[in-house]
Amino acid sequence: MGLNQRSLGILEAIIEGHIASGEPIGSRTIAKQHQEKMSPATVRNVMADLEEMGFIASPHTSAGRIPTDKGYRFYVDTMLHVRDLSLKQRRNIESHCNAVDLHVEALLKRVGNLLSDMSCYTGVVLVPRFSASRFRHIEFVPLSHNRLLAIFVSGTGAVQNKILKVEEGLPSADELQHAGNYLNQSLHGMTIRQVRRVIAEKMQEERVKYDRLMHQALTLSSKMFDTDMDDDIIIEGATNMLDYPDFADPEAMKRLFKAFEKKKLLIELLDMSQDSSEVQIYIGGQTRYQDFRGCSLISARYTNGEEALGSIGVIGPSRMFYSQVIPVVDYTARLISRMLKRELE
Amino acid sequence: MGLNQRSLGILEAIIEGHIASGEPIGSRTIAKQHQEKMSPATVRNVMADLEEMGFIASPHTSAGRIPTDKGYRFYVDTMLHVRDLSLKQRRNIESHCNAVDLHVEALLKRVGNLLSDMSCYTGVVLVPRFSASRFRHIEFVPLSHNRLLAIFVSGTGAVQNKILKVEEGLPSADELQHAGNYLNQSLHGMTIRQVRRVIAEKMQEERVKYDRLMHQALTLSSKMFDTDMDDDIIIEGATNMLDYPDFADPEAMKRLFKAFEKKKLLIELLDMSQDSSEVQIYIGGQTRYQDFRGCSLISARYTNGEEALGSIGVIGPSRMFYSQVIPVVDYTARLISRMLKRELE
DNA sequence: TTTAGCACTCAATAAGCACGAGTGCTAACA
DNA sequence: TGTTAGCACTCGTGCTTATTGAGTGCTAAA
Repeated sequence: MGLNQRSLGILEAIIEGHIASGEPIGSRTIAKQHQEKMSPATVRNVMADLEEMGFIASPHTSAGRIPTDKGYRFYVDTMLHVRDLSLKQRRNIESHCNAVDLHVEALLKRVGNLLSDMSCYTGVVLVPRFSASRFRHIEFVPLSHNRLLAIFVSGTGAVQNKILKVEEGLPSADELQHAGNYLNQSLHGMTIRQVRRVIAEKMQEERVKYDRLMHQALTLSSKMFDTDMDDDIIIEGATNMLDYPDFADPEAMKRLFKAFEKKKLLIELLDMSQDSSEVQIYIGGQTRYQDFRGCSLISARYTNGEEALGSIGVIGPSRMFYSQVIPVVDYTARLISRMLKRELE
Repeated sequence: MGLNQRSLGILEAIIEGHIASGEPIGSRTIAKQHQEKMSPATVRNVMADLEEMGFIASPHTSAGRIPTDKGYRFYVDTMLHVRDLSLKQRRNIESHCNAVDLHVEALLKRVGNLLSDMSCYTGVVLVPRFSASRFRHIEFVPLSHNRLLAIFVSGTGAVQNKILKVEEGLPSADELQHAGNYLNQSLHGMTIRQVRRVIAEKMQEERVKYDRLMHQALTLSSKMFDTDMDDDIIIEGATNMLDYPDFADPEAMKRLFKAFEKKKLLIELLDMSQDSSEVQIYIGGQTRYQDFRGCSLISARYTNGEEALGSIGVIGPSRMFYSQVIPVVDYTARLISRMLKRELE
């Protein structure tokens, strides 16, 4: 029992019908669409096969069929034809991203908004990982008698800061200046991972132990970089989800929003999607992502031209307009990758 | 028809009963509570009066009474006895706030979390306004051929950064260093409002026009400070609201979450509550806050010892445990005020 | 292999009914 | 004059019972 042309057509009709209406699709509806080439009974036979193969299911005996996760998966993998973006859509994306006086974080937040607005679903963005970012600049600002503020600027222009406690008396402004200069020169361009290693190595060197300035600089910077900042994501337009009947059930809604609030699962998913240069689609609550059952994520990574920095995506109900959302995510990811490349020389 | 002791008692019983159960309260329930001192009929008479005065209402003829916004207002203003915090609760608050190696933003985020966890409602925090913050430190980091990153550290240790475009060729690293030093010395301790004025004045001075360094420094800093950063709030534990039957209705829920997402109204409310040194309570969707109907906000400002910096609060359903939440908000606001005072010398 | 026909299922809707919680009103009572 | 008992009335809730109709599976004929 293979999938011939006709059963494919019927499967497609069921899925697209259900995406458009949100209702189960019956055999009559499909037969009508097919211009009297088939009777409802024929369609029913095919449907029975499709159900047996696990692509569709019926919520109850006397209802039509709805796609299963497997059905969506198959649809997305093999029969989806992605539309091109209209000129207007491309312009829209570009104009939103092209505010050049934004730092990366602000840009990404705007991208989240853009994705949410254009898709009418929820936009998500994984910001660049701290540990993968590159050292550009560090600066120490005294705060009080035993605390100072370390400000770190990454290669992407993202600013991270952390308060450091110093036990042995605060260095003078001048010493801090020098410590900063020293670090800025010797660590420039390294990833944080490398920075950590270099610092550890240098601290072992004999001469450092007797050079007060270097010792101070290294101690401070090791404090700055010793822990990873939490990975963070931006979630925009979560309330868009409330407009879809799929989440009319308060329980489903609650589950979804709690999952948004937890962030962890979403970070994992977005993190995974950095591995491929293609748009990735995660459907339903497969395996450990039960909290997202009923939802799909369309995501794509963004880069600085070479390495993956993070990823962006859209979360919507599983019956989402894949063909329209995919190109938006794709185009946006490529656009900001290009922008970041240019921006970071 | 005044409010004698008895009608006060009944009003209180209705409100507290409804807060505890979420259900309308009938005359029988109240009569029983009062140990046979009153018959249901008597209670009904009093209730009729209270209804006429607008303190309570009945959802429909054959249901009990529920408090109106006016009823809650009256309850909160005149008959609420706030409980003291237990030692354990105080310890809990302190231990959450006393992570000394946090900068103010991280502290405030944690406070939002704390408020949400302790109250089981939603915690909100208005972060210190940019324009009211004090100048502590500025720093310029070159990004590309025509853009540099300005990093500003406020008196509270909050870090703001902004990308500046420079048309006439990027200053050298040395020049940027000097410009920073000059600004750090001459602007230290001023509020941003003052800074703006001083910059404008200095730019007029004759000698500045010919001193390239000063001119550069002033131009850059004026770009940095020309626009206000958006006021921002932190909202934590919004999904806690989903656990209350008050928001079981999807429409009510949707309204509330959209209001959270908009932020604007909430910022306004929290901003207002900075004016008083007391805990403020806003009930229901009075006047223009229709989106928050059914909710109340308990808020208190925090200071650095002298000036108000922002405010913190808890949003819950109008039938919220005021007597338990008020002291939490109050104590937390005072605690972080003390901490910030100490921290900022 | 396709299709027409038919019996069957089941969600959704509406209608009817009993129940009970709660009310307002009146009249009796202290 | 304030309080209470009694009673009729209202209305939401929950239950049962039809009714409807969309959709199915199966069978037999084309």
